[in-house]
Amino acid sequence: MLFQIFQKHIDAILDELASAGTLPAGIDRSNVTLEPPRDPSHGDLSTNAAMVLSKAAGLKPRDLAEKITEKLGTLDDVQSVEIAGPGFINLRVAAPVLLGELLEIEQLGPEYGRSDKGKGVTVNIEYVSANPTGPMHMGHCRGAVVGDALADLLEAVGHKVIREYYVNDAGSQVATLARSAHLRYREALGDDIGTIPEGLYPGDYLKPVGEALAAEFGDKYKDAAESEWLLIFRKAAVGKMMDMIRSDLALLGIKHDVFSSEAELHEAGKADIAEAELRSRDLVYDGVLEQPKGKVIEDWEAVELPLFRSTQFGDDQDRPIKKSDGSWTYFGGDLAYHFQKAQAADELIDIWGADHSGTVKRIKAAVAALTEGKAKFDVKLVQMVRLLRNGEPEKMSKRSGNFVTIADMVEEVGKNAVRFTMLMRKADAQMDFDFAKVMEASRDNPVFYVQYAHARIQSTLRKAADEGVLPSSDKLDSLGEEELDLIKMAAQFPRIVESAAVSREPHRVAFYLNDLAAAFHAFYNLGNDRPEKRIIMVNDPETTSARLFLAKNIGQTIKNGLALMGVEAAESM
RNA sequence: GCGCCCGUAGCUCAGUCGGAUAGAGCAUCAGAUUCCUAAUCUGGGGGCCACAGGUUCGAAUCCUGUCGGGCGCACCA
Repeated sequence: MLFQIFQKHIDAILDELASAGTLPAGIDRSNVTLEPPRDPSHGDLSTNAAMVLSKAAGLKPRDLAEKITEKLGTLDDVQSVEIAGPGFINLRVAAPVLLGELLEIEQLGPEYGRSDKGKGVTVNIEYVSANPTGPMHMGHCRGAVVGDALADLLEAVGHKVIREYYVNDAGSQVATLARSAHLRYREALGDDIGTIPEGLYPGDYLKPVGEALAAEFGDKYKDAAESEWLLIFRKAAVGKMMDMIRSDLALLGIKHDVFSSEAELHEAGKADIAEAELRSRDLVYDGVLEQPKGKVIEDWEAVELPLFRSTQFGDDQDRPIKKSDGSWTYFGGDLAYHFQKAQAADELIDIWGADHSGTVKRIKAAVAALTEGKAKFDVKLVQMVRLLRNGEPEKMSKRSGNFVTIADMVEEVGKNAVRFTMLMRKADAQMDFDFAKVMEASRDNPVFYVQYAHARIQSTLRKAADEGVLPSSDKLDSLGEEELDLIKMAAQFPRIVESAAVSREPHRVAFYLNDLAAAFHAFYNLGNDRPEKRIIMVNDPETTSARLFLAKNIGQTIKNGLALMGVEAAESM
């Protein structure tokens, strides 16, 4: 790959300079970068090596640059090289290298852009983890898509990835779910349940759950005490909810490898083990929390609770791991859960909604404490999405009546548009999702614009095939400057994938695809004014076949990028 | 009161572990359609990168403070 090739050239030259004594041995090169300059007129690639290393070498940046440039200039892969500004080394890539890149895309096909850089490192990524109390709604959507795309990206760079969903089936919310299900169960058995009491879940989606329970248990628990049925109904209802959530996620093309149950975690005593471990290191103690400042809590009372010393890790308060009734807090379970995840992975990533930002410090502290700092752990916060329709806020759903479900969104705009749009913004910036805009077929809508580029390429290939010309690499020499520029653009793809994976920012792929699509559209339109630049030229099958070869592989690159986002490339529009 | 995220063109946003003259789309203005999908393309105008200090060869980017917006702040999940 283009960047690898030149990275090696630079490394080799720096080695030579080191052995010649120009550079000190064992010099730190970690700050040396090789990247395309922002301004293309500066060249194809630029390195800051001379500026970064000049101090250690005891040379002026430009003098060191001179020495590097001398050697670079002799390479066949380099067309030209020059020193600019304070000591940047700018170089232009020779055409054969670019054509080689094109052949590589052809050869690797769907594999182009993938690498094994992350080989040997297992990453556990937890995303969605919505409470199993109802259907997936828009609030879950962005985190689900970002998490899934990030998992794809990490796999693409060679990591072993475990996709995990934490099922919160132990708290009071699922007890409420069980009671709501019991109500629907009585309804299914013929009781008149009237209006759903305050505090229970009113959604119609619980009706089939009640019916299923009625079919399974008959009237056995109809008038029984809650203690008799609560756990049974809880488990059954959670199971049904998870089935529903899985099918909602499937609409977005999202799957998890592991579903971890909070209840099972506690049954297995994992939280007790974590507590004992932390107590032995004096990181959990029994203490009393102070009343929080700046907020008046009317029924506040001082209670002694087992507290985790998260203040030692930068949190502003120690955090209880058990409630006053002796049951575990969410944090208590979460702590044990992360400890469990860390057993099977080298790195952990959590995707959370921004409304959980206040709990990041304590869980990071807990993971650091439990793994003694060994597990890399990152929490990625995903900001709110505002749903709009033609600029007006949209809150109502046809399905549930009070919130827009993922099923609604997918039904209206389709999986591909939902996923692409959710990935068009940095995760930690708020975003608007306008149904009208997402469906719009215009330059303003990147979903469409990128798809259109791919479809246009396929259409061109079909048209050429009808006329008997197929893509071929036989006469790639006939490709001109504009074509080579397009290859340069495509050649950046592996780098983009890598940087998106390393920085955990899937949106970079989306922006890159938008740029690549723009470059292709521009190239395509060259033929309007300059007929000799059209892809299909009837009287010149050799150039045509070379350009088709180029177009085909630009299409392949777009397709690969879309695949990383979980979006299918359109064959025609 | 405290914590986290954000502040870049009229609008919506990019900006590569600190790099060269800060970019793109929309909007606006001027153009391209006997032609492979004009659902597209070409060009122009538009900026105190919220503000003030600091770090260094170099800052939209890192640090500190101020202002403005969002989210969250006892045993909830």
